[in-house]
Amino acid sequence: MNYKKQLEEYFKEVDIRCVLGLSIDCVIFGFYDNQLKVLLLRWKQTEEWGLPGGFIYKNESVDVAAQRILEERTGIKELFLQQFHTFGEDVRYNRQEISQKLSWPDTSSRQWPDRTVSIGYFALVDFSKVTPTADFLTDECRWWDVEKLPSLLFDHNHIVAVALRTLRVQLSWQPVGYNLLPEKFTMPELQRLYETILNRPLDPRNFSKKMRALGIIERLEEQRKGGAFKSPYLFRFNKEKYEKALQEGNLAFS
Amino acid sequence: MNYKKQLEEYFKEVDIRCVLGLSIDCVIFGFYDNQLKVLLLRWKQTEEWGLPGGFIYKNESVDVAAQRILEERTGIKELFLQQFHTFGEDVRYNRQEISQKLSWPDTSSRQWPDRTVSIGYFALVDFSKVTPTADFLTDECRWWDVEKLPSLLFDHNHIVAVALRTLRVQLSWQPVGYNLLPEKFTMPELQRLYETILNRPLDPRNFSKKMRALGIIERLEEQRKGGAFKSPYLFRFNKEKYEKALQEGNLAFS
DNA sequence: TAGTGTATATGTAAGGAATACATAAAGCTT
DNA sequence: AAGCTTTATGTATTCCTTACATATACACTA
Repeated sequence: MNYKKQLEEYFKEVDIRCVLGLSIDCVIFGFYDNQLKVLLLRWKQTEEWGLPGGFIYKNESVDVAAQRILEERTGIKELFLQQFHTFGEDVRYNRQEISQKLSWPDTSSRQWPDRTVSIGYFALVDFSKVTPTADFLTDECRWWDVEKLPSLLFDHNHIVAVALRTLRVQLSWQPVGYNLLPEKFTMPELQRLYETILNRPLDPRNFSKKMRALGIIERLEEQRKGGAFKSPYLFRFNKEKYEKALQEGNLAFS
Repeated sequence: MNYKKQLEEYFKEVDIRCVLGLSIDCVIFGFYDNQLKVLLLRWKQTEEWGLPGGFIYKNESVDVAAQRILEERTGIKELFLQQFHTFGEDVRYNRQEISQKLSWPDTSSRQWPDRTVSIGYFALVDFSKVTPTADFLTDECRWWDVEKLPSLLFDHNHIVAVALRTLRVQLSWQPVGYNLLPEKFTMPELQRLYETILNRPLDPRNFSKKMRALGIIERLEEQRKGGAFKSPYLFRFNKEKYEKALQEGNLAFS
């Protein structure tokens, strides 16, 4: 089986070039159709889905490795990427089960230790800018509704849950949500995003007031046409003002 | 040199029993004399100070390892302990310099990789309950004022800085500060603690109002006598109410 | 072109929280 | 008894949060 050979090669390479016993897992959030999405990969010749992840080169910073892995496995570059938790439970998942599901080659000869500690990163990306592309380990790469994830490989369901919790907390602290929208967006779009992440409805009048009061978005003259209704104004996120407000610490949203 | 032998033994043991390339560093905060303190260890036969740290057994959860290390190296048990960041820069510190400073034996024969990734935990402890005790690697264990730390080994100054930043943010989210005080405390003591952590003065009338409004402390009839002034009332933290308020999410402090 | 359906844009009043600010009281010392 | 020190406490103002309803613009259809 060709793929199995490839896997063997890959593991051999990893054992030589990478830090042993450590991995990185990335939870990539996107927003589309009023749904918060997560990018998942389907492993070759299986129906098994998991998070994009990978390993750290011996002389590579972990942050840089996270960026690289993301790019290698999904083609996504330059985004909001943040470490959120390190998963170090002694038994994170059933190793045998995983080995079986993914038809991994016999790993008894590997130097890899019994237990892998994984550093979790989450990314926020503009859905429209991503072309999900599978890599050499996987057959398929696509967005999944975060509320309707399948049962994932490893402890990836747990990792997604922790990432989501972190995202919710962060959203109240600083408007990280902007990273999930295209450059220009309407107020209702922004509101849907917040509603989706926080998982509760918000009042449009109050929401608009609060968002504009933060002083980090600007309304453009432009409007978005196309719907059978009043055209909404477009807004743009102002990064300079954001940085300034961030330093002054007045960006809380409740 | 006896100590050097001991070190060699220790490293050998670590290589066998522990996860390679990973370590844990603990930033232990205490509060005394209106100062935020950090517990540091002085390495044997040196004037070099560093954070208590250690390694993870191969089949041990990282959280459990952090607790164990804390207890082994400082005698502290049962406390507020939380993972806050994983430090994975490719060059965290000058290894040669450290080796020299600590007179470490030649490590070229070790299996240990070139780079160590460290998982940072911070702990909040009741100052009065801790008896700093040095362990077999160190000559001295004592509290240092967080504002007046010496230059520490490894990247420990950086780790403390990140821990402190995390503590400040957390304090606005949930009243973690209580872990730093003895069971019974006065309102002014609590205020000093907050002032110290947040590094700014607070108004006593507003502070008292806000704290009592959170509904998670109760005033006792008891008062603390002893000063040449009006006796302050004692308060007690109510853990049940705290848990309840935590779930309902109304514990923000700004 | 008039009518219909749909999502958008917007203001005001009320309640609650945060801030600013100053003085009287209690305990110990001398 | 006077003096020093630290604690305890209330009110007015401002700001933020919440609750709540209607007119408007656009597209589509008849």
